[in-house]
Amino acid sequence: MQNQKTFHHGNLKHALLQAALKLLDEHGAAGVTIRAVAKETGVSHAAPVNHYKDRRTLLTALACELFKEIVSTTLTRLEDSSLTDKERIFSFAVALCDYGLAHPNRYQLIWRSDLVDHQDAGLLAVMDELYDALCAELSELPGKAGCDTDTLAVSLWSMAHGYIDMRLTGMFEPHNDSVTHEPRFRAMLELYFRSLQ
Amino acid sequence: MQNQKTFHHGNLKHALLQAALKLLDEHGAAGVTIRAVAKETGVSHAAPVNHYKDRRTLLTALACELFKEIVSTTLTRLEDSSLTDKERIFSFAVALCDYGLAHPNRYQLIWRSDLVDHQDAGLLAVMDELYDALCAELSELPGKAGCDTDTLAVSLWSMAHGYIDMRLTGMFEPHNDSVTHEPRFRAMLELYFRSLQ
DNA sequence: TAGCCTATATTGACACCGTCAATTTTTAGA
DNA sequence: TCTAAAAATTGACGGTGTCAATATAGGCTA
Repeated sequence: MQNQKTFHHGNLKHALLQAALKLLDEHGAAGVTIRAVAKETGVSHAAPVNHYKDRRTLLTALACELFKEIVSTTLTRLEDSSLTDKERIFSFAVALCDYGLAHPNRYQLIWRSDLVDHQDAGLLAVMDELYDALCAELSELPGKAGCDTDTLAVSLWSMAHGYIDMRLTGMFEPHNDSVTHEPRFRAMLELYFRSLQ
Repeated sequence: MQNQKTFHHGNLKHALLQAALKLLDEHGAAGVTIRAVAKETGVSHAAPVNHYKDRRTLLTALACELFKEIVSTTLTRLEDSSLTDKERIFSFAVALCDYGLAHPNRYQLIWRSDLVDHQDAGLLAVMDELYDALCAELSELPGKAGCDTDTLAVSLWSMAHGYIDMRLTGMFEPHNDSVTHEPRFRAMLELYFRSLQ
């Protein structure tokens, strides 16, 4: 059991992630520079290299933590046993949408393949966890429109991700903060579910 | 009528865009720097400022040209009068998917809101042109599942964009080059169309 | 307790980057 | 031909990631 304040700084590795998250929220992915993270943490500009060998590694670790948040809140919603089959399926898309609109910078970082290593084992494991959970829900549905489960899962996730991503660019509709009530997204989900009957 | 080789360089503005496109294809958006574009064009590092006031303006102009390509190829496909209603709708999604998988760097640049100004009038006009064409096709369908046209259009576009975007990260499936035949994407489109009946 | 070894942190350097100011060169038009 | 504007160059500034060299602190063994 190692103390909180061993070594020079303590556990700098975790402190760096915290600082990176703060900078991400405040200034977007472009603001999460090695040097800014180091300054925010109160350490010299080359200190982070001991814990994350380069910026890509740091941002990958951060993206992994962020996706864990998404998985966690999604699975928590599914613990409600009073949900209908339809609502259980919708939970995946709605949780993703809520998170994306509430934390645009976090959501966008996750999908920045130039900044994040999407072959990272840790990140793949977390993503698979959510994907597998979605497939498990879908496979229990009575009618599946003659589609395999993967097609249904990828369809739903694609629609949700595409909507969030394009909405964050401000392309389709002006970005407002009424995240809780999203009539268009609901209509899209209803349309999706309709095809399964 | 102004000559091709007026002024110092000729029409540097167009040459810069060409160089930017080459660098984009070869090295991704991160490789399209003002200085690299200038060097590729054979001018000094500060020459581009006379035609594009900063990097964002240059990349926005480039993104606009790229989206024009997408609109052009999509509308060309629609000129085939032998297409069924379903195939006409699919053309929008398939053209987008083909383009995205054939030119990952180009497609990804278009949606990089940190690099491209999505409020740019020129870019908005081109995007609206494609969106309006899609809505025109959708509004002629007999059954619309009780949805307004916008919901149908945003659903289809979201699904297509989300699929392309996530596929380019290599998240769902290994990225291969068999762009022409995409069975999963076809199945997703069939699922979408099924919900309209 | 003394000393060594490794993990950790600092400093400084390098080549890039975007952008600006000052300057020079070219061109258009009176 | 002359002048003013447009275009291009040069040089500088603060910022970036990353590396090498150096300094320091901690755990561990003797």
